[in-house]
Amino acid sequence: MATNPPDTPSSPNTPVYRRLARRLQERVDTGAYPPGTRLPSEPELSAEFGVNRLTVRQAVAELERAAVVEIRRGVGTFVRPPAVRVSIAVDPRSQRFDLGSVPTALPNDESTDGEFVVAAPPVTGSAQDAEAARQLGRTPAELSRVDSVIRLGGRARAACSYWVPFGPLPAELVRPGRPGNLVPDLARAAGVELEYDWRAFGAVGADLADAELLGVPPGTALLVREGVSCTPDGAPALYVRRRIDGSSARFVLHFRDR
Amino acid sequence: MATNPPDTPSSPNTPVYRRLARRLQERVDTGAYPPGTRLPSEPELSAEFGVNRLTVRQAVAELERAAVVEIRRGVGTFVRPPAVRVSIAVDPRSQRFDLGSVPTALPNDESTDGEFVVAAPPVTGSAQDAEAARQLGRTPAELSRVDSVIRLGGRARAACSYWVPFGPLPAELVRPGRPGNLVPDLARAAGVELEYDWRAFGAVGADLADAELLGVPPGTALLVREGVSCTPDGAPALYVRRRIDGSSARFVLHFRDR
DNA sequence: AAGTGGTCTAGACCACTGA
DNA sequence: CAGTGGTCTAGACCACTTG
Repeated sequence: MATNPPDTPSSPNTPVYRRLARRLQERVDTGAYPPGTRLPSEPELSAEFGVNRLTVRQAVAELERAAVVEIRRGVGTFVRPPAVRVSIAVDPRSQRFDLGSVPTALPNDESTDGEFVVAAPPVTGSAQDAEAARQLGRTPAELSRVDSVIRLGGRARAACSYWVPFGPLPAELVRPGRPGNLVPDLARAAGVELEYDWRAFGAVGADLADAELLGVPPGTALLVREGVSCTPDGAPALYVRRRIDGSSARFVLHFRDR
Repeated sequence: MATNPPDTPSSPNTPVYRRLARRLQERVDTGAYPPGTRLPSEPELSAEFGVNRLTVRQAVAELERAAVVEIRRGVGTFVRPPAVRVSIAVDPRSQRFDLGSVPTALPNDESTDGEFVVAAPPVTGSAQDAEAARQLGRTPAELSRVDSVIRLGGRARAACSYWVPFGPLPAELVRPGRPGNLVPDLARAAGVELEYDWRAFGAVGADLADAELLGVPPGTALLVREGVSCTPDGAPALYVRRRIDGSSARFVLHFRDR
């Protein structure tokens, strides 16, 4: 009876809030709190477990970040039903991302759907600007940048940043609020055709700016899709970095013929 | 001097901790706190900004979740240097993930590197088990499961779960701590050849179990790679779901010949 | 031993939601 | 309006790291 039995792989001094988080998750896992259920309120949990309300909040916050529960202010905390995520197919042979499934998979009744310019921030020496410059083989001073947001089903789903090795960009193209598809728009502005060079997938927590754009708490897991497009002769012409709400999208690659 | 200037796109009643987070991030962005710098201690920040230490902690916690700073207990809070991430190439034509770059990109001096069995949990009706059953076209009762962890450079980088439509699995294969490569091991146990059917990329916050396995705080952004492998005749034979520490890996797809 | 971040409490007030 | 979660304070003690 020393350190820890196999069923609780924790150090002996696991904080109270984490033990509590585990106990609550157990209730979710075992179905004691089925999906959609409202958890007891914070004062109720506080009383039930004999801990301060702040400790309860710490536990619940972890479960929220782990997407186990959803907190609705003024209403309550609810067990999340299984996530509905948009699948975006990627055909390795055609080298194209098929977004055909997106509009049908989400309620499309909003007239606010589409991609919209957010801003055309100056290209400084920030880490992201430096990365873009590195990927395009230029210096930050040679680049222009435009940011956008993609809305689907009435919600902001993705925050996008584009860097191109020329400038300045036409004022109308980067007018905040302008609807459009930035990749073809930028290709047209540059007078070139674009094809994929590479694309990469990663994951990051939402920074403060992205969190605000996407309407999620800072730190929310975002799927990052970044990459370079080039002209047919192979000159890098665009670096793009999309941050997509992880709970609402996934990218699928099919390897077999169908 | 009313609500908010365009440079601070916030509602008028932005909480103190978020304003503070923004001010601190500003100092990081402008280079006032360069990468590697130690931030002032919590009591110091508390005094400088005239807020309670808990409020400071809330601000710093957001910056940590957004991967802006790294907190080292007993030492201090440091500005994160640009992330070093392992790139894993994916060749759409060969249909294979090229992990050749991994061992060279990370310090490989640890003898603890590799994939290790963690457990062979029973397949219940949990959401993940149900998803696996759906993908394999079976019922949960027909499946076996084994979990593993992949260690690289002396750290756990990925948590993996495998579901196969047969069982029980050989005791030696699922012995906790056993080193090995689970995909070929499982193929051998099944007596079949495996090829990719599809793979998908997503992002989620680490749940409590994954957080413990990977040694990261719950809610940390994880890159999820999941998919089905099948036998040459197209029968689904394996569902795999890998959760990879988002800060340490990215998957790259190259679309041009090189 | 001194300084750092980590946890916990008690209590207060506020903002939001729904009936 | 009552109930929910959101923020903030003051103060205490603990665990960890470094010299």
